[in-house]
Amino acid sequence: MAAPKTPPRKRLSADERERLIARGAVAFFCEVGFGGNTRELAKRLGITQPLLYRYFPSKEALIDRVYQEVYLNRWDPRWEELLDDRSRPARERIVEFYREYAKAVLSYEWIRIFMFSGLRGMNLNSRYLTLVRDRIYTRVIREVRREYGLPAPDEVPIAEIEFELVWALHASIFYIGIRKWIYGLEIPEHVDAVIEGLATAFLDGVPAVMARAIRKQGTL
Amino acid sequence: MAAPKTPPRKRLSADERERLIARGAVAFFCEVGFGGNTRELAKRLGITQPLLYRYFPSKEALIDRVYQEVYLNRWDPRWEELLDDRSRPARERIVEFYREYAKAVLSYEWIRIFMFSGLRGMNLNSRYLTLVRDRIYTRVIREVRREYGLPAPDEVPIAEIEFELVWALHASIFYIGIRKWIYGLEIPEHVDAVIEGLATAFLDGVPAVMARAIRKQGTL
DNA sequence: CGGCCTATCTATCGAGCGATCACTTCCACG
DNA sequence: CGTGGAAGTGATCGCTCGATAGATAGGCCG
Repeated sequence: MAAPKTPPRKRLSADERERLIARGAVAFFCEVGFGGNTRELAKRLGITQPLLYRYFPSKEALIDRVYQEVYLNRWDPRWEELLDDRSRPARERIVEFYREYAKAVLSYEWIRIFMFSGLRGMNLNSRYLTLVRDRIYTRVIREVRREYGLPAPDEVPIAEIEFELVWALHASIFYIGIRKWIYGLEIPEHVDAVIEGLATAFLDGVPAVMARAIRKQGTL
Repeated sequence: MAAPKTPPRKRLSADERERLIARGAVAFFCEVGFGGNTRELAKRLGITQPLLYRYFPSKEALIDRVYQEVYLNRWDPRWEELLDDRSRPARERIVEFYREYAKAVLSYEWIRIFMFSGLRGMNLNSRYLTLVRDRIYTRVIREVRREYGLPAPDEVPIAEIEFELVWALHASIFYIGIRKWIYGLEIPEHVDAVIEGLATAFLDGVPAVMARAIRKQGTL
């Protein structure tokens, strides 16, 4: 049959081409890791390898751009508002937050880039997770305490174990993504239902442990 | 001062040298990933790079050996016995099991090799985790059900959400290792206490969700 | 002490990869 | 219509890395 037709050389505007390369680089490095080579990336983009260097001065710069693409705009400021909205029951807010959070975080790109950047020794991960801890965990703990009639964090500071309990819920959700996108395992079809179950079990199981920690801290 | 004295060339028996290389390779590839190069590995071992090839036919063979070293003997058959021992309260057994499991699993080598092998697309991870699921999760679920007066798995099969709840506990523990050895975050000093808190919250929070799932399954 | 086996080393090959440069092709604009 | 500048390419450099081959030297045995 006919030879596989070579797509005619296409001229794009600089902006357009740069965006295409950036998007392609995200997909490519997510899949193969940052050890992936630029020739292969160029092939997938249907361009030649030197063209990459017209838009990015080095492979490292391209990788930085990948981080930007993936990390930026991942954070949704409404999460904090959602958790703060005391017109709704705490349980409902927390379950909904984790459903939303899972939606943002359980993606091939995010999970893999996050792991790759961690293994590479980037501090992006710790910076991001510090944000999560300060903005989310503290709120979850505050609202759970309030819901169960425990003292507010400004009366009794948050104990280490309380953070650990919230870390655990976070981990449970993130690990669903690891199972799927890193280990290649099957995961349940209805992730939302699972998240609801996890959050429910969390809210049922955590208060007793929290109360104990607070009592201990109070008597110190 | 004196030049750093080059240690005299040392002749070891083949067995001894092979073990040294294998051990060094584990430490090296754990740290830098499997993209690490053989010259650097040789330097750390205090030998020349070609010597590696006298003991391993290729880098790939060396990597296979690393997997063997790390995966073999990681599984402790007493875990199953421990979970089965009904002379002790279920709660106690489960807490102790997870303490033991954490001890085996929360190591720099294990955590990192596990992630690296997952990202490389090995199926070692899924094979290992299938083992965990079949040998551990089923037992934990069985004992929790028994403790809370729920039907045994041979009466009502284990629901997906029940596995998910145990996955969550597993994830909570494993993620402590990820935080420490991959993200480089600080973790609590007394991991045992945290594990106990997690297991307690699990045992307090899970039964209600499990009971609901079983009821639903029964009425289907 | 001398000879031999083999553990170890020095030197090097060849492929792959990041990066560069000069050349070609397209298209907007006068 | 044709030209200048920017988009895109082919060729290639220099380095790194896995792997090989031949030279060297440590130490056990007679």
